[in-house]
Amino acid sequence: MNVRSSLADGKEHQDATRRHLLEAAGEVFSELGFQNATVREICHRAGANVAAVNYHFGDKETLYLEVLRHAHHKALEKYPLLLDAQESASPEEKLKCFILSLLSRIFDKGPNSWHGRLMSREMIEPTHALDSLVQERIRPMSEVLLGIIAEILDCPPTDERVVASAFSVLSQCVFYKHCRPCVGSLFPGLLPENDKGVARLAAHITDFSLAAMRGFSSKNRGKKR
Amino acid sequence: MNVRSSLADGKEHQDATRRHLLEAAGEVFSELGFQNATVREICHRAGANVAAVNYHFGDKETLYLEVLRHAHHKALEKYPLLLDAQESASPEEKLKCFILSLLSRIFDKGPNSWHGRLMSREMIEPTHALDSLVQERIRPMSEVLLGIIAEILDCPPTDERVVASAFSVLSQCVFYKHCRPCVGSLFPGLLPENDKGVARLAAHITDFSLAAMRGFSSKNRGKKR
DNA sequence: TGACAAATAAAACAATTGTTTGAATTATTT
DNA sequence: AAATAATTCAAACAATTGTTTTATTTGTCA
Repeated sequence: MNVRSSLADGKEHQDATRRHLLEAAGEVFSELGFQNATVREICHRAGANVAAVNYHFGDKETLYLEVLRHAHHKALEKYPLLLDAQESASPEEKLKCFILSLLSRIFDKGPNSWHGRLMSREMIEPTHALDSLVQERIRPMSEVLLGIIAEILDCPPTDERVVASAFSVLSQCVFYKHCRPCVGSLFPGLLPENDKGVARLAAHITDFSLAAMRGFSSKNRGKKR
Repeated sequence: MNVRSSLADGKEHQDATRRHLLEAAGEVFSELGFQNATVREICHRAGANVAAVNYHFGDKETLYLEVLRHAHHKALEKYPLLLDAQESASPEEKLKCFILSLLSRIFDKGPNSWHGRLMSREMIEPTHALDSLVQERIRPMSEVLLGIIAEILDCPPTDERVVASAFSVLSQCVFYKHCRPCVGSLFPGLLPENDKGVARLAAHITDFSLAAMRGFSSKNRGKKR
């Protein structure tokens, strides 16, 4: 143990198998889940020996935690929380950017698309790692969303209706990911296949949610609650 | 094999272990999923021997399919597809009934609450049984919802905006089920704990969605699209 | 270069899993 | 009641899994 303490942190070309293991494990875990993924398959894809996981990470579970942290880190640097919303933009515009950014992350193809799949899986079938995922990644994201919606509804961010509306927005976004096979079997046309489809879906969710909240806030103004 | 051919179909007290196995398997499968559930745990809960599953069902997988059919059958007879909305009610009232009924099913406690959990799991991580689940159970339900929303939006049920809005409603309903650990970790107060909580959640989703669609249809009338 | 640590590899270990076997028990039929 | 079929049971089997062990290779530093 304490294997890597003497190695400097800057050497990029080192720890090759460790990085290969992280990548391969990310793929396999996101495809099959923690239990169904086998150490042997991970090591095979990484081109490493079966004992590599235990040597570099101790055991399968800490490898999984390490993979989650790795994915979290890379996802954060690739997708900032507010994609390109100007600070000066209207809250409606910010909401639009937020939704498009979230959907883009969720439906990202490409070599690192397993990040989103892994997190979705963790949300649905949580392991011990869920807490840190929520605290480090999901809570900051929801804070941003709560702020936007509080602006739109003109309420404090802790107002129950703000929280409920935030979840209504989030739920629409993650639905197509979590229930992809189901939606695809019902209405294949609705599943976004490319950037254009993602943009169309984002537009609908934005329109739907903004219309809903406009109804709320007008009711607020009317009845003065 | 062909074990039960000579037994008459009416004897209720017979096949006790077979029924116990179905019940126990339903619980365990819904709690742990197909892979993580072990035949030994199922047999233990059913008070049967380890060999009972293979004797009565052949193997673990056909037991799972049998459990899904069993759950589907019991769910259908407990929750008719057309809920308790009067035919004369307004579409808004029907939508309210639909949402409340769906949430009640989803958050059903009680001895058979594993039906809902099993189906949620099947939607998220589908096996070969997903297709029949969609065709026999989910599609009819969505047809009802599409009809209600088409009335509200005053569009044909095939209109793309009707379909998208239906999914927006559905997504809000299933979100709290699929992401229960996540929501509970973020805002514990939002998870409905009893019938009152379910009713409150249903009221929010109904208000939110109706406000959204009112915005849609007023836009329709205004711009005549 | 030689000594020492780090990393890899092959093999085996221990535990768990679904499944099968064959005997014992229970129920049904003649 | 005897015979036969259906069911239950304890035990074992075969395959898979995460992990460990031991030996070998590779890299680093004196």
